[in-house]
Amino acid sequence: MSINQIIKDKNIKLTTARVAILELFKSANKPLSYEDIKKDIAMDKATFYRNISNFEEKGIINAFESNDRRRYFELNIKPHAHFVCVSCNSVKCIKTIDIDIPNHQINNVIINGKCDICILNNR
Amino acid sequence: MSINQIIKDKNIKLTTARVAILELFKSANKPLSYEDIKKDIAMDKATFYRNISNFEEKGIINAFESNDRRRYFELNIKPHAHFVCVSCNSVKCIKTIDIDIPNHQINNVIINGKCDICILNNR
DNA sequence: CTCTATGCAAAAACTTTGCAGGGAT
DNA sequence: ATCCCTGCAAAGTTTTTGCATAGAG
Repeated sequence: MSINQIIKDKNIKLTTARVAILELFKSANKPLSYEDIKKDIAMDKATFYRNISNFEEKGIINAFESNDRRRYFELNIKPHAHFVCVSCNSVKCIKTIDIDIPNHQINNVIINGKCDICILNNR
Repeated sequence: MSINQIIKDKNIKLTTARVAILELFKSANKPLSYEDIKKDIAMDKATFYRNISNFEEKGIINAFESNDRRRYFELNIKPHAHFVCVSCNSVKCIKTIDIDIPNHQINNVIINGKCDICILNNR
C-alpha cells in the first residue's frame, strides 16, 4: 500500500512532512530515532515528534526505548524482535520469535545484550 | 550469596549506599527505577546513578528503558523477560523465554504491548 | 475560508558531571 | 593518611508544549 494511501485511510491531512517521515521508514527497514531522521530530512523536532505521536495512536508506527536513551520508531508491520547491544548500541532486526502471552497484545520485543562483535573485541 | 560478599568480590568499597541499593533490589524482585528507590531510601540521585553505573560495569545489575522514559534496573540473576504495557506502563516478569541468538550474550528481554487489563478496558 | 500542521523557542523530565566535604580501608 | 564516595547544584540530553504563521482541504 502506498504511503499516501496509508495517510488518507487514517483521515489525517496529507502533508509533505508526514509523507517524508513514512517514506524514510519504509526505505530504512529498521528502527530510526529523530537523530537518524534529521540526517535525511530537514524537519523540526516538534513536527517529527508530534507526527510520530499521531502515527502511534493510529497504529501506523510503534516505538521502543534503546540503551542510548533515545526513542526508536518503525513501521508497525508485524510484531518482531530487535537485538540492542549494551556496548555499541547497535540495533539488529531478529526474525520473529515465537512469543505468546495469553490475553496480551504484543507490539514488539527488545533483546538487550552484547553483540558478537563486542564480545569478540572484549568490550 | 550475601550483598556484602557481592560488593567485596568486585573490589569496590563497602558503603551504606551500595548495600542499601542492592538489598532493596534483592527484596523487590522486580525492576526498579530511581523513582522507586527513593521512596525507600534517602539517597541523592547522583549517588544512585553513579553506583548503578558502577554495578552495571561490574555485571551486578542490568538495565533497560521503559515506555515511561525512565531507566529500570534489576539484579543480574539470569536472562529473563519483562512485559511492559504501552498503556498503563505496568511491568510484569515473564518466565524465561527460550531465546538464543548465536554468538550473542542476552542480558534481558523486554516485550512491549498492551496488557490484559488495558485490553479489557479498551485503553 | 477554516482548521490543522509547522517552526521556533522555551519548558519539562530524567540522568550526568563538577566540586568540596566525609567516610572506608 | 589516602583515595574513593557522597550530596548539592548546575549542566546535559531528549522529548513535549505554547504560540504565531503557513498550508491542506
